[in-house]
Amino acid sequence: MIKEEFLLDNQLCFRLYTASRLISQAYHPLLSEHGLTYPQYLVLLVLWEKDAQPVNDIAKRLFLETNTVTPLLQRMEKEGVLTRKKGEKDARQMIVSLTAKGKELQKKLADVPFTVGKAVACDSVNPETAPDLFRMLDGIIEKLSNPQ
Amino acid sequence: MIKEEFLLDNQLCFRLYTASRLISQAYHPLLSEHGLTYPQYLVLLVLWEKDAQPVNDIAKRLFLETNTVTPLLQRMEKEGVLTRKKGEKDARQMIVSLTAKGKELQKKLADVPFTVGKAVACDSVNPETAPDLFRMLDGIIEKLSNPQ
DNA sequence: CATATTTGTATCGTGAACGATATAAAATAA
DNA sequence: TTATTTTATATCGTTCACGATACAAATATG
Repeated sequence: MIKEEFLLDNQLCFRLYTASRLISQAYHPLLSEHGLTYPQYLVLLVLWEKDAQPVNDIAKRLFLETNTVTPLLQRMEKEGVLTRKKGEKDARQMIVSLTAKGKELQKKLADVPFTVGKAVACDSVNPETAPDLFRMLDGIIEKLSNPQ
Repeated sequence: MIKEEFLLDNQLCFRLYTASRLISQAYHPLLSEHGLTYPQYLVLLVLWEKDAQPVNDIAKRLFLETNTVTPLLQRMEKEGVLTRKKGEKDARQMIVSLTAKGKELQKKLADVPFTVGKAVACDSVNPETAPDLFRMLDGIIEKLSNPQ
């Protein structure tokens, strides 16, 4: 008999992995309409909060490595959503800034959070239980992203 | 001022996406030691529960498309973990079966669930709260994977 | 001041994800 | 039976993730 802890239905990670993929899929039609992917949308969220950041800060905010973020930013630069310029104080840094097009996207995507929120809401996940879910996911992220 | 629903810290999806990636990273050293990736490990979980399944059943169980699973299975076949044979009843199907090596991996990976479980456990995620987390993630997965 | 180390970013290679499309076998219809 | 449709899988192209590595600019050390 298979051990209980090997049952797919007992795997936390599989649930996270699947839920994450399915929500990304829910974003897909809303974002691709504007030429964006989900990770690119995350970059926009970061830059809308604070424009003109070095690659490293964006990567850290998203818990990603720069070797993931750099090609992503290069594609977004080619699309005219942002610009990359060498830092003046520190020439090693690449400062990433929104273009007018990148700023306008915020208005065009205004209803995305609401639309996805509706698609996800269910009996077990609603405004009342969401804070618990957030707290648990934050606990996992903090535990795994910090050196123990 | 940026709208509240655009704040990265208010995004459920970003949390799921990050938590999923970080847990996969926690699996990485344990699995790569045996030449496996995390999605390949998921395939093994499926086959350990029930050997000799068609590609489609494996894909459905993992909520993936066959165009994702097929190359993954081909790599695993090349590694000698499983075999793929045309179905006898239905020649369209490819029946995927574990090799001796694939079956042995179950013993070699026996401590993986425990090790990862320890790495993830924290104040907000523990044996007491885990069922709630499971229920909420299952709710999201069911809502998004079913036609509404 | 010269050298060594660290830091910030980029390049390369591999393995997913996934939309679009192709192909062959099976099932159904005409 | 022939034609049409459906089903199961595979191929192709693009975009992530991410380990390994490279390289230049900045900083620290001698």
